[in-house]
Amino acid sequence: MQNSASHIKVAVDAIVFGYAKNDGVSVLLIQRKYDPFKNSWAIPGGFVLEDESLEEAVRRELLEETGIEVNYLEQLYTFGDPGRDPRQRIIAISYFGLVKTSQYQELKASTDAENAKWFNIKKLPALAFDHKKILATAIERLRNKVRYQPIGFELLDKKFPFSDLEKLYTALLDRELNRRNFSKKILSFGFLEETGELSRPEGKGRPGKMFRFNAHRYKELLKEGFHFEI
Amino acid sequence: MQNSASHIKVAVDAIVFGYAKNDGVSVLLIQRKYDPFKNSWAIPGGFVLEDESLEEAVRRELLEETGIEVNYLEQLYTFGDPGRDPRQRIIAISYFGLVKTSQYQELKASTDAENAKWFNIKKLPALAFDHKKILATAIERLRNKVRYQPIGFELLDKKFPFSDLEKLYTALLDRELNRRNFSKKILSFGFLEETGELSRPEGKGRPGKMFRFNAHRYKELLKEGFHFEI
DNA sequence: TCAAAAGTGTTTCACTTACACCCATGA
DNA sequence: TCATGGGTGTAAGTGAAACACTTTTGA
Repeated sequence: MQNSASHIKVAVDAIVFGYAKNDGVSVLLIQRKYDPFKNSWAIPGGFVLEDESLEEAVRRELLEETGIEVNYLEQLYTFGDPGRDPRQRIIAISYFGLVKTSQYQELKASTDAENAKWFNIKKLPALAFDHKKILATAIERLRNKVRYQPIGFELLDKKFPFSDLEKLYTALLDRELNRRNFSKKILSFGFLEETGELSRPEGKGRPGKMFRFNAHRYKELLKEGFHFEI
Repeated sequence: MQNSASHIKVAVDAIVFGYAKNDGVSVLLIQRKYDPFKNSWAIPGGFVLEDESLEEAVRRELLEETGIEVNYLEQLYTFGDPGRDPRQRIIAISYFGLVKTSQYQELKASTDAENAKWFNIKKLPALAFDHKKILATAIERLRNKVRYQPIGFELLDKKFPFSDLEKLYTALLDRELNRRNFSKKILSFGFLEETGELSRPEGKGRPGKMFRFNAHRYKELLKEGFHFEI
């Protein structure tokens, strides 16, 4: 390890997913104000400051650029090929975040976020830099991870009717699920609890029981060697 | 994204695993020649040059410091907390590599590698910086990944007796496997082919058939929706 | 001929899948 | 009372796990 000077710069990016029953799975993008790629849509992010951790940098940039505070955040991948930014060498450490439905709704109201917008992951605009590739990596991670870790709950409100969970998984996995088998499986795990409330039906139909994810119980199950898989 | 000057530096690290029937699973470490942590053992790595990709940087550093060329390489995780290096802020993009048994044997002969050594992952020395944490992350990744991707073959020679594979998995998963069920399962996948040769028995015992991993066949199976899992 | 390792089939059990009818509510 | 979505049990099929004896070789 020699101590050479370097002009490589370090940035973080955040691919944040949200979910709404009617909009499906969406990702949070911002519209660039300056060149290069002026007016293009891009993944929110920015340079890391000297004395903050990578995760702090992500949360700070997200708040500044979109007004959003994520509920779940994990590192995704580091993109660092020369030439990914036409101006200079930039290493982008990308993170993967999830927000709850209620936060998702609030974006429209936020003043910081005039140039931030949710895009359904099936209807994406052209993206700046190599952000298309980064986003594809994030979507792949989301689709894989949701199958063996209960991160789906991070996209729903604290209390939700079972049908929301089913719709979310149908959207994420992009295939129909058998309602009976799906609920049998999820409920057999034992980390969902009924709140005792019923959902107010929107329009017609029988109201469903409301559920809550018990993270504490889930951790206990993990210790006992339990393995979650859809 | 503002264009602020930064003194954060960018390095890559490589956690390289090797396997030998009698030594078990080992990791490649180097002994530091200078302070800080002079004489401590550390994960090989170094700074990224302006015009090379991250992966090129990893391969270059590995070759310079240990003389090893890896057979399999994937990005692991990026460590970037302030304070992980006492001198300055360094972002370390760590990679995860595997070498074949034959390469593993050659380390002793390499002249570049006077201060490089294999350590059994159950008998690790104290490590410099936050390398203990990095190595723990790598071992966890290895243990998880070997269960759902056929990376085990990257640690064996091109041709190997079935018992080598079984011993490798026993070492990696750290539990006894049922020989009949294990071979039934692996062979049923259809990506192993017999070479027609027999292993020369070392000492006593019946010689075993030699096998080869057919990567092409494996890719075909993936396209057909096949899912590998131990 | 003995010790050591390789090779092989069948039964049992658990889990996954498929499938259809009744219930509660708003309009 | 009808349309809509919620809630539930059982049988069949499939894949995993358990299990012991025979074969080939070197000493």
